[in-house]
Amino acid sequence: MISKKTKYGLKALTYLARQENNSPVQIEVIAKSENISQKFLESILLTLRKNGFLGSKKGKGGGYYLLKNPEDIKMSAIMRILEGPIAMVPCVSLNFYEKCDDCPDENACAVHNLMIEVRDSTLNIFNNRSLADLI
Amino acid sequence: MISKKTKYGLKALTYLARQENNSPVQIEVIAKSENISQKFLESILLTLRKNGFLGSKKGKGGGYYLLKNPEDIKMSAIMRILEGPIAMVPCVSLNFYEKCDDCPDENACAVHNLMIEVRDSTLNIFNNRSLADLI
DNA sequence: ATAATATCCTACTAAATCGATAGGATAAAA
DNA sequence: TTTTATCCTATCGATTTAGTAGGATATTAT
Repeated sequence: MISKKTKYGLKALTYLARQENNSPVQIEVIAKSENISQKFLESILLTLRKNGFLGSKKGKGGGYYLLKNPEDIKMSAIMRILEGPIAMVPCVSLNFYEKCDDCPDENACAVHNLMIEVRDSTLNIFNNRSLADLI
Repeated sequence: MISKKTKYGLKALTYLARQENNSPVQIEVIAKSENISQKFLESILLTLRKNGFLGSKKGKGGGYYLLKNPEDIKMSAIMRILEGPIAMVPCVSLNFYEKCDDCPDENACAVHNLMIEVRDSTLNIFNNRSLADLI
C-alpha cells in the first residue's frame, strides 16, 4: 500500500503534466481540483521541488510547474522520492538497502528470492512508464 | 514494504514446510531458529491457524504443523492473510476493495490504471508460487 | 513604497499502526 | 497431578501517517 502522500503527489504531477504551456499552477487550484488538503499538498509539492521534479514561482501568477517533459520523468524516480523503496523488503531494495536483523545469511533466506522477483516485475513497470503514460 | 509480521510468518511457514513427516514443531524452536521474538511469533502462528493454514497440538510433543501440502498453499493466499491487500491502492484491490475519498470517478484517475498493472504483475507471481517454491 | 499574492519553512498534533510483551487460561500428555 | 505447550486478551512504547498552524520570504501589481 502506498501512502496518501504518494497518491496525492502522483495526481498533482499528472495535473501539471496536463497543462498546455507548462505555466505555473497554484497549489490551491490543484488541491481543489483533486480533492486534496491544501496544506498537505503544499508539503508534498515542496519535496517534489527539492528533488528536482518541479519548479516554482512566487507571487501573483505563481505556482508550480514541471521541470522536464512528462515523457522524461520515469515512474520509478517519482515513486522513490514520494514513497521510498519499491521493494517489499529492505534487504532486496536497490536504492534503500538495509540488512535484516534476523537473517544471518541473505541468500539462505527463503523470502529473499521471491521478493527479488516481485521487485523486478514492479520495477519493470515503473522503469518503463513515464508521467506521460498516466495522462 | 511488508511488515515483520508477514516476513516472520513466511519464514515460519517455510520452516514447517521443510519438516520431513509434518510433525508438530514448537513455537520456541521456530523462534530460535529464525531469530524471531517468541511471543510475537506466537500471535502470528495463531492467526495462521485461525485462517486454516496451520494445525496445532497442545502438551508435550505439541506444536504447529501445516494442514496442506506446501505445493497447495499459494503465496497469494498467505500474503492476503498476513499482509492484507496485495494491491498498492485500496481502489484497485480485488479482496480488500475500498473507494477513494478523493476520486469522484475511478476510471478518470490517472493513478488507477498504473496500479492495476502493478497489481496484476505482482499477483501473477504470488498466484503462481506456492510455499513449496520457497524451499 | 506598499499592498496583495503565493510559495517557503518549521514545528506541532491526533490517530493509527507496528512490534512486541505480560500473564494467566486451557488442553494434552507423562 | 505435574509438566508441557498452545490459547487468548490486554497493554504498551515507538514510529509513521495525515494532516494543521502560523509566520517568513519573495514576486507582482497598484
